[in-house]
Amino acid sequence: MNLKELSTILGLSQTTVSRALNDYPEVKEATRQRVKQAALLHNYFPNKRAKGLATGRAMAIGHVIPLSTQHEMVNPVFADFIAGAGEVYSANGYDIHLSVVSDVAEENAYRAFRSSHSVDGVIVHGPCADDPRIALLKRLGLPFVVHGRAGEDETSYSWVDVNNRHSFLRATEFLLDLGHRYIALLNGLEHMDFARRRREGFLAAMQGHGVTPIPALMFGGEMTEELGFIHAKEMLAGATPPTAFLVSSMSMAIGARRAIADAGLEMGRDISVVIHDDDLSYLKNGGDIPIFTAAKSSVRQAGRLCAEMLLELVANPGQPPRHRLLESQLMVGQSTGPVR
Amino acid sequence: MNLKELSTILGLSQTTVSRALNDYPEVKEATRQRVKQAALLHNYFPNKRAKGLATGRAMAIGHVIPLSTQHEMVNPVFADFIAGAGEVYSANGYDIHLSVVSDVAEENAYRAFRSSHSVDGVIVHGPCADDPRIALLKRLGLPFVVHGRAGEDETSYSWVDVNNRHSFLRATEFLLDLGHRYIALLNGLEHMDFARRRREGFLAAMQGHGVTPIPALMFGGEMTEELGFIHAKEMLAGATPPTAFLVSSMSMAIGARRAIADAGLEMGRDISVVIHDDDLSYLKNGGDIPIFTAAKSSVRQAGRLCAEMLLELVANPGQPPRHRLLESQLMVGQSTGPVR
DNA sequence: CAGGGCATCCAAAGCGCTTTGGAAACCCAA
DNA sequence: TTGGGTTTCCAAAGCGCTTTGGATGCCCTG
Repeated sequence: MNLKELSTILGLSQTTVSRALNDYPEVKEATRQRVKQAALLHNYFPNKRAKGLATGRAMAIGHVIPLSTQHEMVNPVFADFIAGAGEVYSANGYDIHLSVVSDVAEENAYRAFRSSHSVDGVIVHGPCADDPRIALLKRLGLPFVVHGRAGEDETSYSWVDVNNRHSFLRATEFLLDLGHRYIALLNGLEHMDFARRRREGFLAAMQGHGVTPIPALMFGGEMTEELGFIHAKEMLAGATPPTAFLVSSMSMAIGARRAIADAGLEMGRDISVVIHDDDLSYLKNGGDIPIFTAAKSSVRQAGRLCAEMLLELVANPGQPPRHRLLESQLMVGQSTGPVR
Repeated sequence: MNLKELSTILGLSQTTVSRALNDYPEVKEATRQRVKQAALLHNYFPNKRAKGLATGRAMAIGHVIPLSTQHEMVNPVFADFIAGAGEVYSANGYDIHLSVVSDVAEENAYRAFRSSHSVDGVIVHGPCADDPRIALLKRLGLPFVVHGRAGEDETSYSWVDVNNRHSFLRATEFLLDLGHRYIALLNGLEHMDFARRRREGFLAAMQGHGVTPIPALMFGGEMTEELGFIHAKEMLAGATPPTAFLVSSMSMAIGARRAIADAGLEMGRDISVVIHDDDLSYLKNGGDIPIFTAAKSSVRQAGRLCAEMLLELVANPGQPPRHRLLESQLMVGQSTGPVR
């Protein structure tokens, strides 16, 4: 069933049927009703490709998932982010175009998006310190929103980000106030922007309280359960065992918890743990009293905000870049206590 | 830059340029080279929408993510599955079309895929016992592959699935052989096909060994850390505490492990745990000696297989349905031991 | 009753590509 | 030189939609 067929069935021209369906004012209300009912009856859906060709709009947003060739890691945050963004997209009639590409080919993926006209805008995931993708997208003139930031030049593009620096500064101060001095940092890969900022926040708080951080108690790497376990274990067995951990993700903290239990210690009593919690739907941080004391910021909500921002940018091109800085919420749970 | 412009630059007709780029034989090799170089130089990419319109092929595969309105859960398995499938798609020039829809609207999403001609085929995620989507897709005539199965009628459609029944049968027998009789089952939602089969396997093994399963030691629900914790805790405190747990997912098992630790018990010594392990990249089950004894089956690999199967189906329509039953691999880890 | 204004509808062009049905150029044997 | 077969290229139609630039009929005013 296509427009032509539908219009002959109705005894109207394609023009009128098209206009009726797209809510143009120059068609009589009665006709519009008749058309819409017929469309429903014959379950007619406009051919998106044809529509896109004619209007020049793809009604789709591109997401590129880089599959690193080195570490075989898929970002666990991705599913929740997409779920949030997807809500907004589908409410506005957009859908998602996913490109899974090896990180080497990522640049080309954006180029292809651009010139094949298959998306109206893109979301940039997981920006590094000075991410080359941003310059590329600016050059291509493709609307985009970054989930996170990339280095210092923050005003020239649109982004939605958590205030990672402040979040970790505050979390560290919370631990310092409890009397902890040997605080370990289990961070993400520190060439990623978010991890760098978190480290900065951590260091700023330590220095602010006149505490010198110990290099052996700082780790940056993939945020997996296993690495959390390995490095927490190593630190606990080291020369200067920490009395508290500051951990960049839930999975990593679960690994740390395992190491703590293995060492015969009790979390919350013998040793404190504060985490960053992305509020993933399958790894909820407990009920009323959180398991982990956490700086919480919903990644799903971030997805929603990114999507909304991008759709606005697509609708009104030539606007100045927008920014949205989210503050995390410190939730005190069972995993922290005064130093013993 | 479009075909027309490129062809005038080259002094050739659109036809010839198009044929040169698409490797048709009726164009001289020298011309082809010249054309391809020019395309590269002016970085020309064909407009996908126009191409799709003309060829009738979308070069895209649809994935529908149902967002349940009740439980706000996003399937954590999804990211890894997509990563696997994505590898195959991008190697074949396909990309992914994601629709995030509320579960109520899911049926409509497939209809729209079909009649809007935006995808060449779809993958069905998370099938229930007698999933209505399958009948719908058959009726629509849209090529599809199911990740999992849906009830007993297994021959009439294509699928890739783990042998969940056998996997859990074997895992249960492993525990029975260690002397366990009070074995608890922490399962997924049992209206889902995979969970039903796992339960069947569990029960079959128990009955095969003349052990009557205890209803209070069987739970089916969302596979979150929290629910794993809550129900493991409840079971451990109950009238007939289990000596072993059989758990349907890593996250859930992590919750169970927490409950076990809270009860002052040691996993692997006082109490055994066997899990199903999807081999997610951010929740690896330890290194050489796995943390959990596990029936392991890579969901990423399943994604690859689904994608390959679907692309074949798309390329040769009218073929009989294909099936691929994967056997999980039992890996003995640190979480199991003889009953005490 | 003429003529302007409005509401309603339509024919046809155009989006950028593929593909059909030739046409032109060339080569070679008769 | 001619005729048939190849090779190489092209003009134009068509994919299903939107949108421009009217056309038609109707109502109202003078």
